[in-house]
Amino acid sequence: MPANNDSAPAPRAPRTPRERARAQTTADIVRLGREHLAVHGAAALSLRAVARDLGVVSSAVYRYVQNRDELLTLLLIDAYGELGDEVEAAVARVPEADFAGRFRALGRAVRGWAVREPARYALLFGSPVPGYRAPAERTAGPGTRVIRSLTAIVDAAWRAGALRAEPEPLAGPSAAAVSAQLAVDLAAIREELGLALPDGLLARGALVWTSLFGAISFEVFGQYGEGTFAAKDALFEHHLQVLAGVAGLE
Amino acid sequence: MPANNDSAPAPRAPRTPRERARAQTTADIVRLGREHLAVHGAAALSLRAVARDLGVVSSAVYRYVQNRDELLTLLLIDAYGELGDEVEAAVARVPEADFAGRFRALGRAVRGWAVREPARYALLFGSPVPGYRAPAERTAGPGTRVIRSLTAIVDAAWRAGALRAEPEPLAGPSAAAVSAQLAVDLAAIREELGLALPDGLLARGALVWTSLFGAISFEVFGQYGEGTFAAKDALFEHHLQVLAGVAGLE
DNA sequence: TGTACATCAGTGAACGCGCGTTCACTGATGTAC
DNA sequence: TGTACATCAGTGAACGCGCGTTCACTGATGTAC
Repeated sequence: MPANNDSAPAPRAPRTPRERARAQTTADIVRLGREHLAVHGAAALSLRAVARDLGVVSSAVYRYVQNRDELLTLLLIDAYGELGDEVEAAVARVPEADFAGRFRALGRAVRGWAVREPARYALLFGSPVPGYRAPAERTAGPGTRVIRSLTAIVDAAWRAGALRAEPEPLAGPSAAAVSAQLAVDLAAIREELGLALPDGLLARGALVWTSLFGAISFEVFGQYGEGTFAAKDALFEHHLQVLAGVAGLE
Repeated sequence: MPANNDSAPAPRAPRTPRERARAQTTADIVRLGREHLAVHGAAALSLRAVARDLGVVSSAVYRYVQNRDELLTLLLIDAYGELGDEVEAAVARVPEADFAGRFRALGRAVRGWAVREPARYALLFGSPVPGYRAPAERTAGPGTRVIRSLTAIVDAAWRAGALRAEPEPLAGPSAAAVSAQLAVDLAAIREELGLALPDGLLARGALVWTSLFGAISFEVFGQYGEGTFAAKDALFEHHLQVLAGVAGLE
């Protein structure tokens, strides 16, 4: 499990009353932005509205936030942080050697958060906000916690010899082969995350990752038809079960 | 393959010059809306901007479109229609009995369209537009063409006996079971789409469906890290291959 | 074929609204000596 | 402990912008007789 994102400078504990007030107000701005997000969506997020809710004149917010884009960045980091915390906590609650259990806990944690916080989920995993580009140097750390957590589980299972042998589960005439180009990307990822997983399983891990979010997005964004699936929990549990198999976990 | 959506009343071929002009202008409005969408996103779609591009005073658009929401609906239907056309055409180009080939053709067609039309893809499969609700009676038809196409392929494979026996490919101690509640939903779907697929395979079909869109959304919305995957085509082909296996196709 | 009337497309002004951002300012809080 | 100065939070006015929607209107196109 990766330690907390280390690229963002940790804000020192505030000393003076003025510093404490400033930290409080900044936190309030983020909180109000969050609420505004939930009601009106990211594209309509407005500094003026936040100022109004804060009970302050609109220009005052600029003491705390450079501009609208920076507020979006703060909200992004805030959301990634909360999601990461919940996911890591849920995973840690399952015994280390129960790899499939850990995977399912991860999936349920993501889904739980997404359903509770649809607007923030949409900010992270929905359509990009037009005209806004997240600064990679600030969001890359918090934004990769879930995938790090996921690959850590599968990698641990692999190292423990608890993973189905690579091409086995879906072998056949067209068993998915990893092309040479793809292998280059996978090698870089393996390097960066310090993994031992072979190509095929790593590629499958990527698929499981996107599939998990695909299933959650369909639910949160209402892409299943109107009343098509009433048993959303059961459907998701089924998906988790199958996805665990795709990842090679029992 | 479903015939063209039959819920929307087919507009008769325009007779008089006035009628032809009206059809032309309406088409222009949709086209301009599409372009506006691509640049500024759905939330910022504006009738005034469309009117400007059309070279007409803003109130004139109201002759053609009730309000902003109706323009969104037209764009939604337009996009679903084009996607549906391309997917169905791509599938039809592969021999009927090559089920896995048809599935891959479907996946490639969706991805191809999504990459070419990211804004319209986002309108259909991204975060919901705040404050807008699509009228089900107009969008349900065109909006289900891809999933109908997908299930038709898998169902045909099943009927032809070309599908791996149900729980086989990923059998094991925790082979994904379909709960009783989920079975109710699946029965309704089977009924509505006229399928023969058993529960397990139908549930897997739903997972494959959401997974396909999950992979595409990650790519189109830039959710993979900055330069994480350079070999996007190869990655997608790999995913398709694995997903075909998950669906039970060879 | 010609005339009288009805329909329709598009105009231009207006309503009331919200937005991001800048700027010179007041007054309170903190710091150095 | 007291004073002089620097820092900071918040004000209020302003700039220039865009939006959706309504309304009374003009003039062109179509239709009935």
